[in-house]
Formats: sequence, C-alpha cells, structure tokens
Amino acid sequence: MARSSQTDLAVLAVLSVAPMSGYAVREAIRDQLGHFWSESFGQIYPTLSSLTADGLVSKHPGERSGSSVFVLTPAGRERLLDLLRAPEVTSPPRNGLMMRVFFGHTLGPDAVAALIEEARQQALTQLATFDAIAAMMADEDDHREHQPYWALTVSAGRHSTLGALAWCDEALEALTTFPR
Amino acid sequence: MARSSQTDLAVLAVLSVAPMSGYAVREAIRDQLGHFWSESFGQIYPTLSSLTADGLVSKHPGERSGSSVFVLTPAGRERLLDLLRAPEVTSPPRNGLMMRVFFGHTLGPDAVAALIEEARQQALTQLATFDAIAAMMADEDDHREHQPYWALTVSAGRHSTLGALAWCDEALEALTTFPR
DNA sequence: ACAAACATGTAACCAGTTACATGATTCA
DNA sequence: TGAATCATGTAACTGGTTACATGTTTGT
Repeated sequence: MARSSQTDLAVLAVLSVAPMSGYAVREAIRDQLGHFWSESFGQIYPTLSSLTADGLVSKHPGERSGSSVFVLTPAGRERLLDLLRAPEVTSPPRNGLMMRVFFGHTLGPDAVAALIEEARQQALTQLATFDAIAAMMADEDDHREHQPYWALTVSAGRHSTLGALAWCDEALEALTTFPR
Repeated sequence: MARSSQTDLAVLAVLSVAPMSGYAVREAIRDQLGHFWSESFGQIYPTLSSLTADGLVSKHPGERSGSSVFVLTPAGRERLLDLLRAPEVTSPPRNGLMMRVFFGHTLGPDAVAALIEEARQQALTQLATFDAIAAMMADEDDHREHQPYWALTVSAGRHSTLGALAWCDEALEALTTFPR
C-alpha cells in the first residue's frame, strides 16, 4: 500500500543512487537534499516497509546484526520515473516573516527591522552552507553523472538566498523612513 | 481552546485591519496574503468559533440573515501582539522542482529543461501578479498606515521571483552542455 | 569503560485539506 | 428566473511530526 507518494519519491530517489539502510536514507535526505527537502524518521521506516511489500525495493541483510540494506528493484526504478514525471505537488505557502512584515504597523518599525536583520544574518549563514554542500558534492568521486545536476540545485539555493539578501538590505533601508 | 496558533495568528491579524465575516476573512487571506500565506475554509470557521469562545474576538449579527461580523477584542489584540512577537514557525522545505533537478540524470536533460522552462514561465506570470497586487493595495485608500509594510511584502515576492528567474536562465544555459 | 554513532521501529497526536451539505442575496 | 456570489458549517481523511522504546557497533 503506497503511503504519501511524496515520501515514496524521496526514498526511491535516494536509493536510485546507491543501496543503503533506512538510517542512511535519512542521512542522505538531510545532508544532500536538506536545503529543499525533508523527511522524518517516522515516515522513512514505514515507507520502506510498504515499498518492500509492493516489490519496489528489496530488503537484504546488512553488515551489522539487525540492519538491512534496501535495493531498488526494476519495478521501483519504473515507479521512480513515473513519480519524477508526475506533476509537482506544491505545498501551500506559509511565510512567518512576511506575515510579520505585512502587519508591521502593529508590531512597529523597530521590531520589524530586528526581524529582517535576523533574516539577513541567516541568509549570510546559508550562503556559507551552500559552499560547504558544494564542496562535499565535488568531493564525491562516485556518481559523477549526477554531479552537474546536483550543482544546479546548489546554484538555485544560492540565487534564492541572494534574492532574499537583496530584499533585506532594501527593506532595512526603507524602514528608516517609516513613521515611528 | 486555542487550536493552531498559526491559524489564530492569520485570523486575528486580518481582523485587526477591519471587522468582517468569516467568508471575508478567507478572501482577505487569499487576496492580500496569498503570495506568502494560505488558510482553508475548514480551518477558518472552527478557529473563529474558538477565538470567540476565548473572548479574543466578538461575534455580531451581520447585514445578511445568518451572517456574522467578527470584531477583535482588546484581549484579541494583545494575543495578536504576542503571536507576532513569538518566534516564527518554519515548515520543513519540500521543493518538487529541486527534487527533479537533483535526480535529473534519471529524468534526462531534456525533461529537466522542460520543467525549468515551465518554472520560468510561472515566474514571469508571478511578476505580473505582483504588479496587480501592488496596484490593488495602492488603490485602498483606507488603512494608509499599513501601506508601506504591504509594499515591502510585494517587494520581497518580486526579489524572490527575480532570483528564481535568474537561476532558470542560468540553468537552461548550463543544461545545453550536459551529456544526453 | 564509555560515548558517539549506527540502526529500527511504533504510537499518539496534530494540523490541515477536501468534500459535503445547506441556504440567502444580488445582479443580469 | 437562473447564475454567481456571499455565507456558514461539519466530518472524514491524510500527511506528517514527535516522542518513546530498544539495542548494536565502533572508536577513544
């Protein structure tokens, strides 16, 4: 029984790169896809069970006692392709910072400026994170064929963060002229 | 009994601008906050009930038979301020496009290019939408004190979309050199 | 010996969406 | 008179998180 096709997609996708344990699947999602995707433990294990039951992955004993290695089956690869070709599922937007800016009159210009300054710092930190991710990916000597695509996602993160940064600067400047 | 403080925040916030019906609350969220927030009908009405029960809003008969107008109480305004000052609740990222780009080797460069081209068109459409929102907001002659803050959120959307657009162009260019 | 990392899994809870159900008012 | 819009509400479902519970292996 297929649960969320979104989680199916993520799990099948990471297993398409290499067979691994459930624990490793979570780490791969966190470390490699972390800036645009997330899955919790509570989703990954049940998903692996159902994918195994559906014959989309096969379960093999791992090196440690009690551990398993999950391998994508041909049917699993086909399902992955179907999911990748299916329309993207978009989640409804919820931006807490924008909510606070929109009602900035209630909060007051100084409080809003403080929030934006915080966002600005976060953006700067993120830029450094992207460098780290890029370096980590460039390190990987396996999976060379994936590398250019992976670089594109890092670049997307960078562009997005740069846009946010530009807005922060502009907004902070504009806020100085707001009535207080 | 307070349900999701997120929905409480959104509902209290729109009522802080003007008293209105539940239906109008939904319209305000969709039309004014739409590019960074969303609430469904199924959330709004129960939330209005619980806020009324908590004395944060008061319910008055509306002009039409059976309709109600909800008004923020002083306690409600205080609660709104608390929520605005509370740390932002961030939802875990889930970007379907990035997922497809990351596993672009599986999908193939042409399919990835098609997806990015689609995203590019969407971004262009969005830019036009921001103009429309800006125009609509500038129209509003009431609520002048909110206007500069509202403009900041539109500007944020614009910056973000511009960043996405720049990435699309770069990515489409880069993809032409990928092995196929 | 101990801590950190590896590893698996479940149960309770919660937020949120969708679909359903109903009816009044306005305008063309 | 009929369609669109205004208006309110509920119930079932689902996707997802968090916390709990347990145990092994590796490295220091």
